[in-house]
Amino acid sequence: MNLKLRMEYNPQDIEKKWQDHWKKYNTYKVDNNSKKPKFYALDMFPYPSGAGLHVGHPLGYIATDIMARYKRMSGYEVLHPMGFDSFGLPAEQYAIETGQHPAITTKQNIETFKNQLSKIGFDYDWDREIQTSSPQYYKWTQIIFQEIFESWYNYDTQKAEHINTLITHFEKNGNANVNAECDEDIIQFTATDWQNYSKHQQQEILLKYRLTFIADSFVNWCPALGTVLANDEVKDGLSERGGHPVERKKMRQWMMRITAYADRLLEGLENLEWSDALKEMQRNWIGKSTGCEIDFKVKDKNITLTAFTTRIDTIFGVSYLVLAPEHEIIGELTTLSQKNEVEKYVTWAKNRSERERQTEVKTVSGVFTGSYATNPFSDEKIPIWIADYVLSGYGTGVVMGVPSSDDRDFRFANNFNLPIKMVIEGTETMENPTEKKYGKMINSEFLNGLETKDAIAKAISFVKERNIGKAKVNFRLRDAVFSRQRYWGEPVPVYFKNGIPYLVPKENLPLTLPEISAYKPTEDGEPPLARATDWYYTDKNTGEKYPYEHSTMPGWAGSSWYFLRYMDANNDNELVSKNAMQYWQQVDLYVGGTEHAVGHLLYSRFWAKFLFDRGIINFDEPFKKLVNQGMIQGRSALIYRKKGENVYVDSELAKKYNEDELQQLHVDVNIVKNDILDIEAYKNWRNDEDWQKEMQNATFLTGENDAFNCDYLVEKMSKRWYNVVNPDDVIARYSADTLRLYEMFLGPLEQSKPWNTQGIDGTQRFLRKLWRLFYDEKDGNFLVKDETPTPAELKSLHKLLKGMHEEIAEYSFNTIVSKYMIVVNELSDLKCHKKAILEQLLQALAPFAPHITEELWENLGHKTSIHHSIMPNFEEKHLVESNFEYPISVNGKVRTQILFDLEKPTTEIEQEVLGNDIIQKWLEGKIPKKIIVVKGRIVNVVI
RNA sequence: GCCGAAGUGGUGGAAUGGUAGACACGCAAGACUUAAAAUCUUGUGAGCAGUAAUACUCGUGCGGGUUCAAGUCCCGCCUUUGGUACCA
Repeated sequence: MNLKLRMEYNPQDIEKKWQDHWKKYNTYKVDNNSKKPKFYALDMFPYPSGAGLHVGHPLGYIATDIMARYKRMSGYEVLHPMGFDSFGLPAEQYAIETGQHPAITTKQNIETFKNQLSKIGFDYDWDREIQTSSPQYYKWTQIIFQEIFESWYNYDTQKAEHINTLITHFEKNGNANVNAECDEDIIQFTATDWQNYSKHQQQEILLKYRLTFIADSFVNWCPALGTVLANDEVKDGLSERGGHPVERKKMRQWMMRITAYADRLLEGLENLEWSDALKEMQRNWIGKSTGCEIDFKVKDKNITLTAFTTRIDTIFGVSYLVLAPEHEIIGELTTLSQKNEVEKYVTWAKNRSERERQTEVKTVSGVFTGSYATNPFSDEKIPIWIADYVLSGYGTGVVMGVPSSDDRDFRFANNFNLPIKMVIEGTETMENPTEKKYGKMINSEFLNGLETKDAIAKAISFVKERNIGKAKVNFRLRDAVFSRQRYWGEPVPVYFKNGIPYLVPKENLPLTLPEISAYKPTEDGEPPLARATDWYYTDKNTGEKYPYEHSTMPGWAGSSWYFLRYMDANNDNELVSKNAMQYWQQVDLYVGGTEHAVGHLLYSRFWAKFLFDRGIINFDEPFKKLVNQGMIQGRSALIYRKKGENVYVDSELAKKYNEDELQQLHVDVNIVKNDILDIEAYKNWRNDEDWQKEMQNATFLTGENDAFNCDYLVEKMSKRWYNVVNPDDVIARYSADTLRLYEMFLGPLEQSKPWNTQGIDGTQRFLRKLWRLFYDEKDGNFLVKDETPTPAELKSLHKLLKGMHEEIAEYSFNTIVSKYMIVVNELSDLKCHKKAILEQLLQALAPFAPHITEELWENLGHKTSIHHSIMPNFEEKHLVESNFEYPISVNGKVRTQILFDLEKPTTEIEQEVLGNDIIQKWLEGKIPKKIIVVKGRIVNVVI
């Protein structure tokens, strides 16, 4: 029996054995006091959804696991942790529907996830697990919030400082000369003013400077659901759930002044090893634009409208002004005759989502206010319009319309018959002048003849001279809304006294979520936490009770700093100890999807910079190197059934039917193999009686070879399409090592691809073939011998080692897997069972297939884990080639091959090539124009 | 709409500007077997000619361009896909 076990590759036993062993002996324990160089590999932690882990999740985890193991074998102390982003909407939604506390659902889901993860053979040190929804963790999220509350951004020092430095400044000098990121509506005050203000007034003022503050901002309010919705929960102005109307409503929200960091977030990108694509996305998101603010006086009214433009050079081409529908001044601008129309338009436009307003460029909409403004350059009278393509959140909410050089302005002017004035030379005759946006100025008085750049400079100095505006840098980036009208998030550790927020004392933290009767908002639209009874902050001295903040923190709060907590996950005194932080520093490798490109990755950078400013950490970028893994999509299986009949039709046969004769149905991908349906499994797909009865008389019209073929469709992996593949099933059927190899073999890590179990047999076969290099499967004999390897065997091994080291540095895991396959194929052909070769092969493979290699390593007689052995390097001497078979091409088309010594001089190669029969034939007696010889590559004869 | 990415055989994919299709799946034929599984061997982009070895033509989403040479570089499109600020 024992013999039989050893005879063939038996992954189920081996994998269980080693997973238990590693756990028992703490093989992957991480040491914060190590003397080794460190390597920190991190995955974007998962949201533990109720659906459990699907095969898409582990893709990135396997990649980091491979890197972690590779680095450990290369002499590094490796931190490779895992945890859960466990606050979130799905658990809350489930709680609303069922009344079950989201903590319960979350706990269950985390258990499922951990159970699934543990079977894949990751080297996590589970002692460092974190959960963002646990009070031990969110205590520190709350403390970071408090630090942000206690800070202001000083542009003079270019960093966040404690609010006390600002108070000192106010006490000495008032707020003159304070160069801070703050609210717009600041009034000037002196030191004496400050001292005379009441405590309340002082707090009010400070709130305008704090890095987190309270402001009104627009949200998608759904009165019927009594809740705020995300943009993607809104479809065509209606809620996705229930289809109720949604309106844009201003709500008091906590905000964070991320815009203070806009420049640093932009500059910081330079030194990061992130893909250019990702950096570009962040740059565009931050959207720095250098331009000019310019004042337009409204005719016959004491109103000035300030517009922001990056193209002040086109000022003479302005034919109208446009305001965002949210602009507060609209009421004053609207003339009596336009009042009805304006109000109608504003109500309509305000309730459109930003997405809609920007997407529908073809349908131009807007309304005339009845008022006019004066162009400060030309004194021309121009109409003032309102249009929803102007967003209130960007710039000043006022745009100067230049139809001749802006596409949206052009469409707008055309639609409303507004004049179009050409200001760039060459556009006069063009049907669409916006196709030429830069060039020499015309029709622009003193700007005439200047190139765009110079015209901008001259116009700006004119603006300054006349005091009608100023040069201005604008960012597309907006301050981040930090409130959520939800239950399942971190409570904001703040209470209110006379409408002013005060911090809950540190010793009272964590401020935990109170129990409430139902998890939805109150009838009058207050967040769920307003339902909590007797949830107040009690002043220790006076015994007075003050209400807590009722909104909770957003999903990004907990995930913006979690990488720090892993360094010192169980520290009750600090969010991370100095020692741990100084050892681990930045994350060396961060792997996750592009869907986080601008959300999570920008917020984490923001918080890291803040924590750096305040001296809590000593680096200001969290993730040094980042790799984006592609999405794993589902590959749904489709079958056809005749409409109204209990007859199923093979996909090939289905082509002969009319489309409306057949019904297309999704079928569970787990009962389909290589696009062929397992009919028996289908009959037992569902347990209920109706199904069983129906299946008794079901007919299956099969195709070739009596097989029932299915069609397929690539779409999101989701329960409802029956295309979810669970890693547990794959492991049970094949093995964890097979799954790991296959996920890597599927294609480049960065690329999105559909999951298709077709092909997984190949990686399983590879592992069995590897096993057969060690064991004779027929008689169970151990084949490994202590013999001296031949040059061919050494070459095969070192080709692999070279490729593996090179490609792992490029994260090209898929090509490494093929290199393993090639070496095992070659060694099998060579009948190589030599210890010196196989031992190193195992080490090279260990990061990818940790179980089988550990087992065979032990069988080779090793007493310590292969994962703590030293990774072998390659030696060039085994790889040297003396000659090369050159492809010989004529005019770029390969016609023959000739073997040449690599040292052979070019002239001799040329002669021999020209003498070759096949080349002679192609020359047809002509003399070649030239011959190109690229050493070790190719020869090209040009006729 | 805007920003980002991708498009190569029946399938997943490989290819420092230098022999397109490595490696693997699938399929076909054969070997072993009473049989099946497993394993092994051979073939497999399309077209065309040939009994055959082989030769030639076409071929990396579409249309242009640069180059001795383009899947790769440049210009213009098309399709799919991620993000678009309260999904995570």
